[in-house]
Amino acid sequence: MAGTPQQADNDLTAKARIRNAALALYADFGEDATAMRAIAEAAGVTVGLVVHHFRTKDGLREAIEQHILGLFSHAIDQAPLEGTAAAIAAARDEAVASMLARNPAVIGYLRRAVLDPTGHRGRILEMLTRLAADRVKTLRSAGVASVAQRDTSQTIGVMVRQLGQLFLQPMVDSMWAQLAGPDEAEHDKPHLVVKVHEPGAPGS
Amino acid sequence: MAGTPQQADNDLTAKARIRNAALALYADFGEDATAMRAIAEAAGVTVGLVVHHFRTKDGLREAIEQHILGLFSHAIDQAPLEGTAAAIAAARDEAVASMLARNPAVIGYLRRAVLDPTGHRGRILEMLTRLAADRVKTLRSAGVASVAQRDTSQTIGVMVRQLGQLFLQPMVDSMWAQLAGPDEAEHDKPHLVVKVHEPGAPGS
DNA sequence: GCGGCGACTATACGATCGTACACTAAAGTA
DNA sequence: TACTTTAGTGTACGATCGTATAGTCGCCGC
Repeated sequence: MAGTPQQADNDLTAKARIRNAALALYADFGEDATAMRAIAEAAGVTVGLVVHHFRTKDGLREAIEQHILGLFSHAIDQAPLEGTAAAIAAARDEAVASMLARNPAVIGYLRRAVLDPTGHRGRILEMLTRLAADRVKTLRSAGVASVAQRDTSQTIGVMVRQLGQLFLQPMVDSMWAQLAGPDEAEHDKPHLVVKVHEPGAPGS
Repeated sequence: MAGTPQQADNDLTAKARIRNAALALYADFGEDATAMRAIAEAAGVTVGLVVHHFRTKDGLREAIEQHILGLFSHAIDQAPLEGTAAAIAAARDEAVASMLARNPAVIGYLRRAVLDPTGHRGRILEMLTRLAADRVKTLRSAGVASVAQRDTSQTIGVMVRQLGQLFLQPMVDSMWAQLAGPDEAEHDKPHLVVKVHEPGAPGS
């Protein structure tokens, strides 16, 4: 009765429902274009309850970003710490990718947060960068991470690899939808490659 | 007297000044967060004149996107049609890159427009894709473009190569600013690589 | 059993938004 | 000269926004 796997989050607390509804709306339409009344309606509550739980709209965003940070942190920490350095890194990448696939709204939210360089509001990228840098440092001092490049480059590489392609994918998708004829299928779509390399390195 | 190269656009018509001011503000803060009164103030006019020239806020965005399309079209068409297919493609890439460097607000505007998949409003990406596809087709039928890949992939490749890196760069920049110590300089910053390749091709 | 407290609703306020409109000044045109 | 058009100003209206606040209901500890 409680908990068919595909049901909505009817069994969550109202506070969590509000947070999730806001995250989904922010991902789809952006924070500016989302009214608190729309969030309340999507969560099945009234505006008053939103401000009761989160005080202000800024407080709501803060809660959302803490929630996202927790999702990343939890996903990383549950990946097994076994095998070679490359295997550990791959397991973490996959754990994060799986979490993002289960929470597509997080991708949309982060895309908007990251592409907005006027970031006096929202420090989610800063927090995620700190998280990634911390885990890289820990792995390195435990001797289970490659030290072929600087740790700063390694951190940026992890972030770009995990997020960069997801951010650019909608651009490729809409271009493909516009250009591809009916005879060309989804699996013919070109693949995006996003990565970083050290300055002065060979290659274009 | 009229036209020291670095001066602001004081000699432009009020309509052009409004359009440029709106483009700059949209690039920095987004359309939703930019009030028409702020645009008018930045252009040195009143709100009434903005609506007089552009009717509505939608009309203003339409004028901006037409302007951007003209910038791209003009930049491509002034690149010389000489040398090998690769040389022509390189000349066009450079002409577009130069135009974007002279108009940084265009990059910011396009970043927001393109990474925002809820695109019932704004068809600038669609228009730019059509422009790119048209030029690819023309070059191919003139026999001065590579035919090693499908034209759709080639078109997407051009767009991603010219825009993808510019869109993701702010993410790398802010991470670098957070991670790099005072001893690490700008030229040590890792390089972004964004490209596409055909599905099923070798490589990771 | 009762007082307090958290969850929650309903309503109202002030600010700001996009837009409409009436008006003036200057310039073109017959 | 007289008429029309165009650039530009100033103000006001209705809608919507975030937020504040008073009040209701139910639960829990003593």
